[in-house]
Amino acid sequence: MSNIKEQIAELSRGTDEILPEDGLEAKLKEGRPLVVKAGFDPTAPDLHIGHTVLINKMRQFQQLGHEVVFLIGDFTGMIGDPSGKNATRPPLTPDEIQTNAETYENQIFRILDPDKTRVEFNSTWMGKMDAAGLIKLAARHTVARMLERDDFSKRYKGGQSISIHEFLYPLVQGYDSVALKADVELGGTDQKFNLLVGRQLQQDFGQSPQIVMTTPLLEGLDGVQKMSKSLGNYIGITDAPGEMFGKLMSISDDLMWRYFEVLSFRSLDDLASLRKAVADGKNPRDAKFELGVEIVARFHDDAAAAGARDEFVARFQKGAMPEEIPEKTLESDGGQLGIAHLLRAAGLVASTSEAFRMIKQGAVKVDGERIEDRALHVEAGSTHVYQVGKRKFARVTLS
RNA sequence: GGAGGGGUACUCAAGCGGUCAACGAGGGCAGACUGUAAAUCUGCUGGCUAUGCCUACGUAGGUUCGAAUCCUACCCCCUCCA
Repeated sequence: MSNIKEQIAELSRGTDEILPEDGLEAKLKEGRPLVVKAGFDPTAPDLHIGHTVLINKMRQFQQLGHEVVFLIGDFTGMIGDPSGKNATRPPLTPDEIQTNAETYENQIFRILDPDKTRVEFNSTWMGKMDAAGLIKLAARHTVARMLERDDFSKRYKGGQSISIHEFLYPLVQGYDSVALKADVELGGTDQKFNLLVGRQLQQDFGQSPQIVMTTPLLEGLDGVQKMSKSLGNYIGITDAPGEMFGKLMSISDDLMWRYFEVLSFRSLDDLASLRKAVADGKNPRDAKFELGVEIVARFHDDAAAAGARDEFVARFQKGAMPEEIPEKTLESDGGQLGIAHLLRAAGLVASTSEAFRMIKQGAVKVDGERIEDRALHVEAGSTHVYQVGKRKFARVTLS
């Protein structure tokens, strides 16, 4: 095993904050397997690679021989994390929670070693706590300290409502650390307050307070806004190989290095030399290929990764058509069909108006030939490959 | 309870009787250039049975030859006072 300083360098990589800063070193020096906890909301088991930054961090601890706890917050899920919006969520049924937990496992075990991962539910201990216990727990924290939290204080000053139960969320999450005797808790930067409450509660319960490590929210494909499904700038970890590879190739060079830092399993030294090679004239595109292959291989396999890369090269560097073009058969209208209707029926454009616009802009090709005639009619019985823009294709047979 | 301000397309935000399918910005899409990158330049960004027609400016009515623009009622949001 590498020495402590090297371990800290790798563990710090891509993190936002480690609190207290020297605490991690002290824990590592104890030389025992540390309990490393990270909590997940049971309502949203659809992960994108932004979420995996945290899971990768768990993996690092795991590889260093520590005990990783994947905590599913089924009890806290009833409250709904106030670090965000408004709504009260409907409580999940045990069945739903079970299903979501399994979905999580399917996804995280592409990164974590299932044999070395402890999966826990916080209802295990919270479900047993009675009202008196909850009041005792609540007595350990003050309103003033709760209001230190940025979003609470903003809402309070802004005259917006804060329900009492929202104060319980950080307390319950913190109590999880007590129940697990956590040495380290990982979370997104938005979780910082909650994680720090855990430290304080552990102290109150006579435990050594956990080290808090926060990971930044990963920038999405646009490189600006955080990756999220609703913004559409994400790579889902269940995305198809070709799609995943293509999305990775579309990011900017700056973002590529960022992704290398937090998504790649390659060592810091290795990345430093790659960076140097690019500075010395290596095509950044080739570096990006390496990133793409590594990530696709992680969520699929080596063959899929190589296939995605080859397909990409064939399609975009050599201008070939993709191998897999969706096939469609459409009904003609009296022996023929107008091009705009055909494109819409094939799902390549949203409306005939859009089709006309695309034709005007030179974005439409039939069998690789750009078309300019918006009144073009296609005869029944023919089969052609239609393309709109660079990425949308369909092979359409007109009946 | 009282006083005032506001609700416009994906978002922000102009317009305040006709030339408004609605300025501008952002976002998005397309074209050029490329490494399906970034940056940059250009164009587009309601629908349709398509050189015309139909729907749209909180909701419902009204005035007018004509309304996003004026009037009435209603709904929702915000600010100040109690």
